[in-house]
Amino acid sequence: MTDEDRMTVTPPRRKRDGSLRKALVDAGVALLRERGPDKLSLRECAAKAGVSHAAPGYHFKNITGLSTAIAGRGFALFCQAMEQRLDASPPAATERLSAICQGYLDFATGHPELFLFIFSGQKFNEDDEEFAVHASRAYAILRETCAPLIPEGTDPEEIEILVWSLVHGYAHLAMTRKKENPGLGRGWPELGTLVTHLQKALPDPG
Amino acid sequence: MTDEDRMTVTPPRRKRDGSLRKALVDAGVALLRERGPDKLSLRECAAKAGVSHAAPGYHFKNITGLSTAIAGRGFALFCQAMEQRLDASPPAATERLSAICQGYLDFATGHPELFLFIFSGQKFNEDDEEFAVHASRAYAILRETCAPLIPEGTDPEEIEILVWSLVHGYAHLAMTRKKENPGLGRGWPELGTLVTHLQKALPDPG
DNA sequence: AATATAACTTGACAGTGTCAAGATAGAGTG
DNA sequence: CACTCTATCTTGACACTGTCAAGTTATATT
Repeated sequence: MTDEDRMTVTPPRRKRDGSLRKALVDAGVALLRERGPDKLSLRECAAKAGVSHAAPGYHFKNITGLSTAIAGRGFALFCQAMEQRLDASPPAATERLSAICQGYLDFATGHPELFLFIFSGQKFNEDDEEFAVHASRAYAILRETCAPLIPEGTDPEEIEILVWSLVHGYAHLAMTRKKENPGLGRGWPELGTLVTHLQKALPDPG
Repeated sequence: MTDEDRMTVTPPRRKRDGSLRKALVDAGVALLRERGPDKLSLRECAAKAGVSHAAPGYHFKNITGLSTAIAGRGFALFCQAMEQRLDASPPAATERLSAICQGYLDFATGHPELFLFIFSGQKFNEDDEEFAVHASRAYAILRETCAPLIPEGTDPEEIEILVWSLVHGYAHLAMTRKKENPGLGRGWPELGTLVTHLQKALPDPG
């Protein structure tokens, strides 16, 4: 075997430092971005990460395992987008409400495939720790931001779901139906306008 | 039950009457219902309809073609659900608004996979006539129902998207995230409660 | 230096969408 | 009635997919 053969037969090897798992999630996120939210493939992720087609099977039981890890990453970025807006927000409760709504939309427009992926309705391993931590943290951010705005005697969940439904619906429709309705995109309102309407129904009790 | 599989096959042997196209859409809807919104398969639809694996290729250029036809059926059922509630509604504008919201939710809960399928963000042939007719009719129903509630000097689209976002977000979150948050499902509010909040921001101008 | 184990690779299998080419039924034509 | 013609389907192939079993190798431990 010549040196040249050795080069082609034995390409530079990945270090066995446990970094493949992260590399596969990176590859998955990139793949979703390039090909769309329904085009995830174990074998393409493996190729992107420079390993054999069955390598992902060692780190993830099946494609649901990889999907869950990718979705976990998605929820982490999701939280990050909301927190970034919160950090830049004035302290008033209504301002902070606007901030997380804008952060929600930032994530949806900044990572459209990831957004559609995590809200696709496909099954994830909801008890996966990484996933559960970030997914519940997203809801906790919503909950804490809404807390000062809950009217006396009202179930907090009522307001939380009201807010969440409005911003989620806006973002999700913008991603799935907005550009398809030709006569629609023109007058499509800003999210801030809708949040203002919402705040009319939510007088700041503080 | 082998007869259940045969329900989509009208007579034991298919006549060349052009009924296969419809039978394939029926099979696709049933398949989504059985296996989930991301489990559509041309070959399984063919098998369910009792034809060879490549038969769908004659009626639909590719799987996007079949998906579009199925989504068209979905939007038709969607309109039907809203119209059914409208027909049973008192004539007051706010009542009619509640009615289409309930119809929206009826469709989502009655056909969860179809609902997730048409709002999955996957590409359809938006210029397909069947599809376009029903999809735009759905928006027309929303628009007409909102019309009497548009405040003086407000862009109608602002209210339309406000309403649509709220009800869509509520239905979509209920389908994708509600049952996953264990501490959440307990206090999950009724849609009517949220619509009531919305109406506080939308005084009937009539 | 020997071994044990974690982290992969290789190979196989059944499933998928899509295309090309062949078959056939049933309508239309003489 | 026989003949042809065409829409409709079937058969077969190909490259791709996820998953599993079995083999290989690199590194840590002894």
